[in-house]
Amino acid sequence: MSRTPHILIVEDDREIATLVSRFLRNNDFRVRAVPNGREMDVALRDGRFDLIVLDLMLPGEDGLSLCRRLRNDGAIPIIMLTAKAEEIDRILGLEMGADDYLVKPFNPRELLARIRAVLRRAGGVPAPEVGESSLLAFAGWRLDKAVRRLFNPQGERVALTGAELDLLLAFCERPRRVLSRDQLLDLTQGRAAAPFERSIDVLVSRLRQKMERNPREPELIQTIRSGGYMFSPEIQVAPAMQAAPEQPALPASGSR
Amino acid sequence: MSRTPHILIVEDDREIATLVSRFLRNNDFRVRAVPNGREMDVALRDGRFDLIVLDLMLPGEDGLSLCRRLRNDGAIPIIMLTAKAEEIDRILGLEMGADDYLVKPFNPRELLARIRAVLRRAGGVPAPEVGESSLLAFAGWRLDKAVRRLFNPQGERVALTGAELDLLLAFCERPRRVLSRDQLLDLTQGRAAAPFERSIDVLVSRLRQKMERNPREPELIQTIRSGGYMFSPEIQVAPAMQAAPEQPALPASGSR
DNA sequence: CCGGATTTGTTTCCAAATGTTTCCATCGCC
DNA sequence: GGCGATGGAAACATTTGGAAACAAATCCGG
Repeated sequence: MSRTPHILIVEDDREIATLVSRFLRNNDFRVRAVPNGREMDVALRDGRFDLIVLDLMLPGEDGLSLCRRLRNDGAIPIIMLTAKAEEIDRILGLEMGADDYLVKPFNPRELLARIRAVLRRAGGVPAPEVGESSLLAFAGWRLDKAVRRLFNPQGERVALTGAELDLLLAFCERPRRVLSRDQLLDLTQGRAAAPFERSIDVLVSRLRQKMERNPREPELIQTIRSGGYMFSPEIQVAPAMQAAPEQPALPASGSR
Repeated sequence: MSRTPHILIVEDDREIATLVSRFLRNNDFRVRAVPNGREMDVALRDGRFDLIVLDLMLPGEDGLSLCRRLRNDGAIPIIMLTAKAEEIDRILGLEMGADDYLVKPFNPRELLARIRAVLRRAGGVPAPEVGESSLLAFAGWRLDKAVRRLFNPQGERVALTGAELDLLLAFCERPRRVLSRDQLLDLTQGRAAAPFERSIDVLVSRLRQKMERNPREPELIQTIRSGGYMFSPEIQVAPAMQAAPEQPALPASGSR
């Protein structure tokens, strides 16, 4: 995928943070740097990241704790930075689950190399995470992430194109929040919006055509004027998909 | 993996070799050190090792070549040692498949830490650590890696050509992830894709013809537009192959 | 080592999917 | 009501992947 990997750096030392950020940017990564765990949470809510570089020593919640938390809810790769070589043992002993680590002071090239290695190992894009339970439900609809299929409240299959489904997934991962076109584009395609880009609008429109009872009066995807869009229903994570009684996909109601 | 891990060191510098060996032994590993690739092959024939520490620069066959060979016949974890930092890029660029690497001169503690990390990663993860059991199962299908045979949910043999089977195996080892054509080509043939290469597409198509209920609406192999493909089903590693009632291979349903 | 069968890769064509542009209705504000 | 900004919709252009046909490579039995 053409998408540039997005790195999140959690590091309170301003100097290191800027240095590393700049270096990584020069090497074709998109970078966001935050100084502590709380900011990290905010950043994670807003965007999708491919890898986190995490300082061990942080003000507030410390790196180890953050690492453990991250591990719990997702498989996002982590590289730890530690100040002293002796701490390595501690880290490993605790099995906190980072994918790699680096001892300060380190050579940026080394970090770059390890980031590339971890990303490669992770198998490329952590794309629309197909977590454990691949089945989501909202407002009567069901969405199977593994097979990328959508079923309406009547249980009929509704055919979505790939981009439509990606967008719906992005919405599902951040429901009931206003998402700017820019965020949505980042979430679905990992790129920033060009000045007059309208593709998200078009996609929302097509989704509405297929999903809304009355596309003029959307119930699922709300337009937030000059803000973006918001996905209103509440999302449930369903346990597992029983072999669905094979039903022919609706021909996506006379679109085009 | 309750037994003490067994490490094989391939390193021609006698001094380093003994130093490292002693250090690792002091830290609860069993260690065997050999000076070159030939000896390595002998050692591998004799014993079972959990991890190989491989020097890049070796007399005779060099580390990269050895690494590639090792990767071909097994999943044994490898840590590379390189003399210069600049070589890292080369290593990574070549995608030779080491699990980690270390730049000389290194601190033995560092090596120890990385060995532990790699072992943990390799052993702990419920990953498709398909080492022993050669029988995989997914969505009702069964795939015997040892004899390279595939059986459909009805228990009938489905004949796959070699390339098709390789591709299926690659998918099975990385299920539910978006794999680019390039990655797939690398995984199946160890080569990079040429600019307009379409061979993976064709292969996917042929696999679908043989495996999907309705190739137009794939349930197993999803197309991720401008991203690659994703293998949807969950993989189980089956215990052992009961002597399957030998059945003639289906003639792969009138294809071609 | 030969000739045919099979497998694998390449090319081409085509339909579907996606993005872009443009026009227009609507909204909010004055 | 008028006006600029904003988003919806339709038309259009471009990109992408599936399928078929073809060509090259490999296998296999003699």
